[in-house]
This record gives sequence, C-alpha cells and structure tokens, in this order.
Amino acid sequence: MDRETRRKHILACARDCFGEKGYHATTIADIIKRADIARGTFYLYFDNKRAIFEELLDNFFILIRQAVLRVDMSDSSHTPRMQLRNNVVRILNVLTENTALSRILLSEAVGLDEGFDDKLRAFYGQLLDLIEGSLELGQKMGIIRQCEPRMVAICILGTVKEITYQHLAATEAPSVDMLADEILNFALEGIYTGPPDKIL
Amino acid sequence: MDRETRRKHILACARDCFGEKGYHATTIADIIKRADIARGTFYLYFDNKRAIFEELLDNFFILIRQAVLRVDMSDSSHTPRMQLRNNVVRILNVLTENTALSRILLSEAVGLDEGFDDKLRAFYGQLLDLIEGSLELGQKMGIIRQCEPRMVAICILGTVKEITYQHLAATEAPSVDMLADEILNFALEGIYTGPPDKIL
Amino acid sequence: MDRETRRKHILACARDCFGEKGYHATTIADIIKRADIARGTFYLYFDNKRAIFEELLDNFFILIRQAVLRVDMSDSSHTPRMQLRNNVVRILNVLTENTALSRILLSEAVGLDEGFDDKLRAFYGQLLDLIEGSLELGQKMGIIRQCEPRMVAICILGTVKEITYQHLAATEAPSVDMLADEILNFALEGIYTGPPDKIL
Amino acid sequence: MDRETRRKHILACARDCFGEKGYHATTIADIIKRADIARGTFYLYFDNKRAIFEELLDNFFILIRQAVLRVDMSDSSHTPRMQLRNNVVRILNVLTENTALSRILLSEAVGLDEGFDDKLRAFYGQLLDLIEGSLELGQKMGIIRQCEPRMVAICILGTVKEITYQHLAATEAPSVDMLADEILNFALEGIYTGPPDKIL
DNA sequence: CATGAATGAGGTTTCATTCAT
DNA sequence: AATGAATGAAACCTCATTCAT
Repeated sequence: MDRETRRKHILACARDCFGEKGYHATTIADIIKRADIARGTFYLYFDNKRAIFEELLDNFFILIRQAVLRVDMSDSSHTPRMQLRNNVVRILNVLTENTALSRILLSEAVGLDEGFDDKLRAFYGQLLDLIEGSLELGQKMGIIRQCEPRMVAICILGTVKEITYQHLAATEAPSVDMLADEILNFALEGIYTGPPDKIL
Repeated sequence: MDRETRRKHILACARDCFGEKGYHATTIADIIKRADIARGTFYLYFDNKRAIFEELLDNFFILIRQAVLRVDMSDSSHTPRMQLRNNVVRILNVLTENTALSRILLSEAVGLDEGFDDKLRAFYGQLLDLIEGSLELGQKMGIIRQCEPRMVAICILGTVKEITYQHLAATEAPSVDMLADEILNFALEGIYTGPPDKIL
Repeated sequence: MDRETRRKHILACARDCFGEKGYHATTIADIIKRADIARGTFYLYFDNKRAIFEELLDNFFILIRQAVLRVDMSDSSHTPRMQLRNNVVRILNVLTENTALSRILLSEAVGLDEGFDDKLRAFYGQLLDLIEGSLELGQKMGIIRQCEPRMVAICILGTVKEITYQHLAATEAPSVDMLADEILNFALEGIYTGPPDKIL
Repeated sequence: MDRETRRKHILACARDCFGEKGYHATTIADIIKRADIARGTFYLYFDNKRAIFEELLDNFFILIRQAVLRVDMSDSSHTPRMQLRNNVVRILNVLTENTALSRILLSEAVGLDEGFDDKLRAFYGQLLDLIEGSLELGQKMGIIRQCEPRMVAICILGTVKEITYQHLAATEAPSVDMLADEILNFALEGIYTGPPDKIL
C-alpha cells in the first residue's frame, strides 16, 4: 500500500470512528485498531488526534462549499427556484453521503482544544455570508421581501442544519428530494396561508 | 447551609463551569473549587459528573417547555400571531437568561456516555411533537398551508436553535423582540415576495 | 501517615531511585513502586518527575552550603588550617552521607530539560565565588601565594569533586579524615618537595 | 562515497549531535538528518545508538592517552617541569579541540544503559594509574613529597577535569597556556605561601 | 454530614529498532 | 548497499471516583 493510499485509509477509518463515537470518545486505539496499523504508524502520518480531525473537517468544508453555486438569473434553462433547489439537493447529498462527518459537524465539534471552535464558527460564518449576499441581491431584484438579511440567513442555515440532523438520526428517512422541496417551500413561502389579516 | 440550599449551590456552580468550558473540559475539580466544597461532598449530592449534568438539563427542559403555550384561537384579546410571537419571545428569554445551559444544549451534549443523546433527542422530539400538533391544527383551520407537518416542525425548530446559537456567540446581539419578529416573519411568510411565478 | 510524612517518604524513595539508576533511567513507575503508592498519588505531591528532582537537589544544595563556614582569623582556639580542614570534613560528610544525591550531582544532571543545567552551574558558581573570595582574602593577608584566584578556585572545586566521586565509586573507601588531610595537603602545599630549581 | 568515508561521516555527525544536545536528548533522527542518510543506513554501520557513542568515546580515550607522555628524567633538553607542562598543554589541547566529546565525557555519560559507567570508570582508572605511577617514581627520586599517591592522583585528575569543564562552559576563556601554568603551579606548589607555622 | 488523600485505568505521544523493497 | 515505512514497548500525566477519618 503506497503512502497516499495508506494516508487515505487512516483518514477514512478515523472518520468512521469519529462518526460512531464522537471526537472525544474516540481514542487513538480505536483508530489504529480499525485501520489495522501500529500506534507509531498513526503518528507517522498525522501529528496528533486533533490534526487528523481538522484535516477531515477541512476536506468536508470544501465539499460543502463546492455544493453551493451562485444563482444565475440569466440562465434561461433553469429557473432561479430550480437552481436554489439544486443547491439544497447538492448540500443534502454531500451531508447524507458523509454521515460520519455530518454528525460531528452538526452536533459536536465544540469544546475541543482551543481555537477549534473558531474554525467551526468561521466555516458557518462563510456560509452565512454566502446566503446573506444572495438575499441582498434578491432584495435589489425585488424578489426577496424586506428583512434583515443576516437574521434570515441564520434562519435558513438553521433550517438546513436541523433537517439534516434529524434526517441522520432517523431510521427511515424521507428522500433527499422531498426534504429539498419542504425546505424550499418553507423558506420561500413560510407556513401561513390565507389572507394576511386572518391571524393578525 | 441546609441540604437543599447547598445542593442548589452546587448545581449553579456546575452550570457555570459547564457554560464556560463545556461538559468535557469541565472537571470535578473545577466544580468543587467554584462551589468551595470538598471532593467527597460533591459525591454526597450527586452520583457522578453525568448525573449533575443531566439534572441541569432536565430542569432546563422544563423551563423551556413551560415557555411554550398552546395557541388559543378563542382568545379575543390576543391574536394567534401575537400568541405565537409571545411563545417565541418567552423561549428566547429563557434561552438568553440561561446562556450557560443554552450553549451546551445547542452545541455540545453529544457523544457523552451512552444513552445521553437519547435524552436530548427525546427532548427535541417532544418540542417537535408540540410544534407538529399545532401545525396540524392550523391546517385543519385553514391557516397553515399544505405541507408535511413534521418536516416543517423541524424547520421551525432549526430556525429557533440557530438564531439562539448565533445570538449567544455574538458580542453585540439584537434585542429579543427584533429576533422574535424576524423569526416569525420568516416562518410565517418565508422570504419570497412578488408573484409566485416570478422565480419559478 | 500524615501529609508531610508521606511527602518525605516519596522524596526519600525518589532519591534512592535516582541514586541507583540515575535521573533518566528512573521512571515514575520505579518511584511509586518503591514508595508503594499509586500513580496518581505521586502527582498529588509533585508536579512531575523533574519537580521532585529539583526539590531534592535544592535541599542538597542548602546542606552543602551550610557545611562551608568562613575562616575566622581571630578565632584563637582553632587555627585557620584547622578551620579549613573542618570545612572539608563537613563537606565530605554531607556528600558521603547522601551518596544517592552526590552521585547525581557529580556525574549526571546534564542534558535535562532546559534550564536545568543553569541551576547546576549557578550552584557551582556560588561555591566558586565562596572559594575565590577566601583566596583573595588570603592573598591580602599574605598567606596565599600570587595566583589567579578564579582558576585556583576551580582547581580546588575539582579536587573535592573528584575525590568524592572516586570515593563513592570505591568499594573500600578511606576514612573522611584521611581524605580531608590529603586534600588539604595537596591544595595547600602541592606535590613538589625539595629545592624549587630541582625540576625546573 | 566509499564505506569507510561514510562511516567517518556518520561518526562526525553523531559526535556533533551528542555535543550539542547530550547523549539522551540526541535521537537517531537527529543524527541521520545531519548525516543526510536513511534510517536503515545508520544501522548498517552501527549496531545501535549506544554503539556509536562507545566508539566515539573509545577513539577519544586513545587521543587523550596519547597526549600523556612519561616524564624522561634523562632528557637534558627538557626539564621535568617542562615535560609535565607539555603533557598538560597537550591534554588541554585535545580536550578543547574536541569540545563535543569533552562536554559529554565530563558531564554526562552516566546512567546510560548498564555497563557503560564501567567503561568510563575504566578509562579514568587508567589515567589514574598513569598519574599514580609517575607520582611513585617521583617519590623514589625525592622530588615528590610524602603522600598517598592514589589520592593525589585523584586530586590532579579532578583539577584538570574541572578546569576543562569550566573552560568549555565559559564564553571568553583564557588561553591553554595560562590554564596549564595555573594547573601546574597549583598541583606542584599548592596555594599556601609563607612559613609553615603561620596558619597552623 | 463533610472531608480530601488515595486510587489506577486509560489517554496521548515518543523513538530505538526492524525489515521488505 | 541503501532506503524509509512500520513497529510497539514504554514513558508521562489526568481525572472521575472511592473511602477512611
């Protein structure tokens, strides 16, 4: 097994361990047992437990960000809504195809060695910036209602995160397509129907 | 100091420790130092580290659930929207008044000793049930649009969680009132404005 | 066993371990086995391996310095030579009564965690200052020949160190009294006898 | 690079590493990095870490012993004192030209894997035998005063060792010539001047 | 009730040495 | 002869929990 292959192998094993037991509960012993390597071999490839975790998350961050494409209003073959929906679908796919990392990203990864939460916060910050920018653009174009873009960006992020979180926890989960439709409808139109004054 | 008072005192100290450093990073030494008690004394009041954490969360769960009141359609002095808004405000107040516990509830508390996630999931499950029931009722009354109630309940929960999470992390945070309005607007009407076909 | 007693006990056991195997070869396991305590107990009394070693040496330094008294020329009941001899005897006694520490002081204690050699050098520096000062005083009084006091101080220190080192290594060692006489004769009169020009 | 050249190269690199960091702190990684060879190559030339250290010291021992020449009383062109002085100068030169090894020889090299101290002790034993023999010869010739030759040999050895040790540690050190004079004066005539009874 | 010294399992990391290529 | 990836024993240190006083 060549160097790069083995490195990948260890990364994959670590990822699965983290996914099953969480970062804290996972020990180096767990990882090397699963990877079937010696203790020292692990440290040949990674500085320490946190380093391998960081690398996993970094790679994952990239995957997620690549899933989000700017909406192109001039694209005549895909309506903006369709493009939005495709974004949601792509994100959900990345997340559901990487259950181990998603689980950690969504629920743990806090309280780790100093400076780690910063990285997580920075990642979410970038996502929020992306959403916020899109909302502001939409407002200029008159298709997004008056609102505090940052706040609404947070709402949207929360929606996607929670849907994914519950999805990962569920035994029999709905299809990604259905999830995407529900998220899109919720975020675009909200839950209220009927005349605006009816529940005022 | 009588037994009950001391118990409360230890609970409060533990809560603050957990809030500052997280569950894992908090040691029994931290707690007893803050509470100014002996090591053994701690174990006189609580079985172990997890037990005190569970108790803290249990109490917190109760507070949060108490903040959520069923919408009373027959109440003529408060419109349903106002009642909803009051619910959101009460929840946000409970959360922001208990930053330490909120922080943990929203970001950590996973990967702990087995069976702990179950408790957390159960709590969120109850919240979801509550929201879901309300949505179904709203649908029967024709004020909630056609949708998968469970999915939408998840979206709403995610929205509130993320708003709170970002709120706690922020240095200069908006008022609870403003947050409530943004959440309500987002959840009720979504972000899209203009004719339905414009972005189709 | 009360706290102070136990602390002393651990110190003594560590001292013996260091004496037998040297600082590096001695492990915490060695110390706690000899002291018949648990691993954690060790760390209850000392921060780490280096800390206990430093404390041992610090105490030893004090003992040695206390053995060296300034020569009092006005003391009519003890000649200066007698006072010098008593100093040598006292030092040799301290060293031979603490073989374990002497062994380390004379032969190891180098290459330890950073900043440690400095401590050792400082100690020897103080001893050299003491000797140097005495030599300069003796020169003013006309009883010490013309020489570079620092150099000669180093010679004297080396003499005492080596005598002790060999003494500790020897199976059947001469008495401290005899050692003191030899050292004193050597340092005061050297080895040459006869007319100065005979070997020129 | 042929076998013997490479072997020499590795020895020199190891010597410098040991000199800089000491035996214990030096790792095989340090040595092979400096020598720019692979890990396995090291073990092709030397059995283990201790083996290369032993070889370095063995070579050094030889150098030092070669510096010491028997005093030839019949040599009319060099007085005995001059021959002694030359011995001291040659030894000091060997030591100061090999700071790395000297440093180790004088201050570390203890507590190493079993059986190592024996080698060191044997080396010093040989030096002592050499000095002792010379002293006994001098006594027969009536130029060395009555004394315990072994003891005095130890004193002389200690003097040279300490002078060298302090010399290596010093930033601005005196010349070898001056050191030699001080050592010789000290060893031959001691420090006392004036009538024998003055300090009795 | 309260204390706090004692415990020891279990964690991370290092590094001299081996061995297949 | 040379390589360097792999090994795994062994070191240090932490901390939740117990228990004798």
